[in-house]
Amino acid sequence: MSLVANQGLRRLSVAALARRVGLVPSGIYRHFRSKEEILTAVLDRIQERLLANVQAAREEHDDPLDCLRDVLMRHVRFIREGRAIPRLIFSDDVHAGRPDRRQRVLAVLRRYTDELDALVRVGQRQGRIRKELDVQTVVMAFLGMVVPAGILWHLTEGGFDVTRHAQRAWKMFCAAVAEPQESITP
Amino acid sequence: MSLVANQGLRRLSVAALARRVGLVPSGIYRHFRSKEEILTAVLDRIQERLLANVQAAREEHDDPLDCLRDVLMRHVRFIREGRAIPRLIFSDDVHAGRPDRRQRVLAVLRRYTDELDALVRVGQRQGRIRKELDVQTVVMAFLGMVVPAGILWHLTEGGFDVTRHAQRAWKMFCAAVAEPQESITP
DNA sequence: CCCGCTTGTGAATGTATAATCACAATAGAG
DNA sequence: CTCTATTGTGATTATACATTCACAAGCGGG
Repeated sequence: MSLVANQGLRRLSVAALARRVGLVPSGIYRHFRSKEEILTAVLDRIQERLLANVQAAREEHDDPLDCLRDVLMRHVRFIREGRAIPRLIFSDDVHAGRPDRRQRVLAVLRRYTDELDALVRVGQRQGRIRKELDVQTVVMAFLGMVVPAGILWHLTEGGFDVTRHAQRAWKMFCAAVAEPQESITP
Repeated sequence: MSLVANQGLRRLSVAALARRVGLVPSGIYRHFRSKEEILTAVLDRIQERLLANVQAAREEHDDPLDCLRDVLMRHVRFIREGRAIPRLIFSDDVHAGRPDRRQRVLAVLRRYTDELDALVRVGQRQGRIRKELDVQTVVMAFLGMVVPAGILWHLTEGGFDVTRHAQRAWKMFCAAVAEPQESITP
């Protein structure tokens, strides 16, 4: 039952969540033991989604760069549906006291970057991505295309065109990391 | 008196702030009318600091690229002292309801990017930065070097080496945006 | 030396919200 | 059709926090 209307990703507060699923606040506790549990469930869903993005992109593209680009675009789409991943990632609940929460967030992030990491490595092995680049840095640069854009998108309440930005940023990204190809098909 | 110990940037809550400045919670209200006012004051200080960074970098470097690099490094230093800009930027208080708060955050961000924007333009005019690149995208890429890194730094409680990352990211950034120089000094 | 202003204190109030509980509705198995 | 387990409800409690207020301490100027 963790799938109750994650549509849009709830803002904090049990009452708000309850309203969104057409329930009275106390009803929530029939499905989750505590707010903590809700939070972890949401984090799980975020992780699922991110990994599913990578998976899907992998299935559709052989070329690692194409694949990365697809992941980027999927991530952008994800940002645009779910209102508030950042809200969740930073907000009170997450960092309020206990480190286990932060730990969990970090774990999700790491899980995602590990996938990206793998993609980049493949790209390097296939000569599509410059071998002299530090993999971690490339992955961070990838996040750099999406995170600030997401924040801006959400600060402007959708006014910032994340999609267009992603397209432009991708070109710059390629300029920085793609290995110049000498021959079209050797 | 807005300067009372912004050292490290307070976590949310009047009580916490009071404790940090050696006061009893109610004492805070001798200096600020409300929590709102505290928030705005902090935002003001963040903005000041960011602009001061740009200013200082500008005074020390003629070359726009060197200047940008300096801004990057200063921003990194800023991240490392102040514990929680992100915490502030996203957290509850900011987005809780009223849009004026979000508006204010956005304004601070814009003010900063405007400065960066200007730097990039100068760089383009002087032939140091590729003219065909969209200025906005370059600025966002700049933020991309610092924002996710800051987040990671703060998720790992300082475990992530932001400085080293910034140095590596800068190289990639240059590879993407710097105009290849034909002659050392024409 | 005393008066008034600024700065600090402790107790008290109000509100938002997480969490609990006793009870009602409902549904599916027997 | 009835019984029991699941799911929903309203009232209630507990807690954390912002904010207020009446009062005390210190300090400068007349």
